[in-house]
Amino acid sequence: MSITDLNFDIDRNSQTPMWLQIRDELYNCLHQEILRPGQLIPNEKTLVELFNVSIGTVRKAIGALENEGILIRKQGLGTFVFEHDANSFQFKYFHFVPRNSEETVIPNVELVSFERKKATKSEIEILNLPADNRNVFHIYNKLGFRNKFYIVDKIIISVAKFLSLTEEMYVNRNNTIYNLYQNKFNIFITDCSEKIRTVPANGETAKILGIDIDTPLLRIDRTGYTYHNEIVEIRTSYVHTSDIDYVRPHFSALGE
Amino acid sequence: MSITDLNFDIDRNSQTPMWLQIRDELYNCLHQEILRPGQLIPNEKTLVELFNVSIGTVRKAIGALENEGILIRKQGLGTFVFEHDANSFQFKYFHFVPRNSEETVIPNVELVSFERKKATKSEIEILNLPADNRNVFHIYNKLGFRNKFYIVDKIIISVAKFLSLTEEMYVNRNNTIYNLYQNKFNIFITDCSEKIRTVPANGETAKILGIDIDTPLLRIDRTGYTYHNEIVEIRTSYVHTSDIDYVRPHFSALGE
DNA sequence: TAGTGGTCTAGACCACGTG
DNA sequence: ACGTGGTCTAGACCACTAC
Repeated sequence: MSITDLNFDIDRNSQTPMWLQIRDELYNCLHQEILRPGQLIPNEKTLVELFNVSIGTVRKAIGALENEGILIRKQGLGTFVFEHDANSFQFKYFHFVPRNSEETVIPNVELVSFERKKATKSEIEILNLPADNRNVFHIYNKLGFRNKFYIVDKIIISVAKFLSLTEEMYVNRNNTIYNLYQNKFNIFITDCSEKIRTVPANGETAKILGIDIDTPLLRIDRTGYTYHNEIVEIRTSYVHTSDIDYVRPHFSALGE
Repeated sequence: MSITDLNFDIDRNSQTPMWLQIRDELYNCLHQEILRPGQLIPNEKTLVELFNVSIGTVRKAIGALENEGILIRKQGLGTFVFEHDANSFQFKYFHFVPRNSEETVIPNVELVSFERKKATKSEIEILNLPADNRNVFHIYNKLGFRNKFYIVDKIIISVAKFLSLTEEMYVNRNNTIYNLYQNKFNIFITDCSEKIRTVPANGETAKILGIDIDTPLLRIDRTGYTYHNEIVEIRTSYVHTSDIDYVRPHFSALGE
């Protein structure tokens, strides 16, 4: 199935601007994996014919998706579907730097445990688990720099959505976790939100990080969303901020 | 001095796109307060004549500044220079919500102390204080909801830049602090960055918040920037996250 | 050299807010 | 009714990338 085989019917008299209708059509093509991660999408001239509008309108639609971080335009090459990789992880989703430094550092990640569990009530609700499969994966990782670990990460995802996931597959991925979601399970994390507070380290976390029980940690609750704001990942990070800071880079624009 | 009295010379053969040149010219007019907070800027047709380009080019320049949060377009009304107020404070710069809630709450702010001090070496460096005035204001506030205080805020600003600032003026402002900066001192906070870690409460903070010494707190170091990335404010918040969370709303696009 | 997206034009018409 | 920004057109030409 190629996008160029489809027939699109843009309503020229709708309340919704044509560029937004086109943006939504493209968004749905991405959602339905008619356009896949890393893929080159049709050039602007082709889209003009496909949607039967002028090039400025197509460009405005693509520009909107580019601003959302879903498409990437490369002059001289074409427009591509965004693909999660180590680079994007570092700049978009990994927010720690060594204290008194501005550079983000690439962390080492090590699996602690990989389990399949019965979901709690809260997990069922947040992940909107289907009645016929109320199991979740719990994946614990530790992350750090230079042979020292500072972060324990607990990832919760639905078994229904990641049915064929195994510990081996998880360990042997040679890319980021979000890239695994995207390439093996057609699940694309489009954006996240986070909440932060302090908590004392519990016994398990303390042991993993080599610190005392009750050492104050940052607790970061991250919610990962895919298309149409569907929640697909709950992640809780426990962070020992002895030598590192959580960073929120320059912000200003309203919705960020 | 009105912007319409100026002569702009957009270079049609420059490497820099014309829309970006116009964006920069407008940015400088804002920086030099030729265009002031809350002010209506000339309409698009006037700007077309002023810069001698077509309307699409003007619109692209304005769109860039709108994305930066500096201009606000209102259909049917015109385009305005952004002005800090309680609303923008809440949505752009205040990042706390009661636990298990999605709504941001308007906090009450209360002055704890207002002092004029000799700057430390670090303050001189970060705020780039001039040799002839190496003093700073230290302003402590406490913030909370519903008669309980959770946050102690320490603001450090240069006396050189806020020369006429007094405690009375500070207390009697009937708007946000950033609005005061903007309206009385022509200093417009364009954006911020933040770093977060955990720290134990010191005696003073513990007393203000009514908690035990060494209670784990979030420490948030915020740097406030004005035009051309000039640092004008150093703010440190100590947050007792017993009932509230620090929130980072949806993010995805690269620079956010 | 061919193909891509990026810039720019010179309009027309629409939607919104105010008087 | 008027003035504002928002949408849309149908081009031309430029800058970048790959072969």
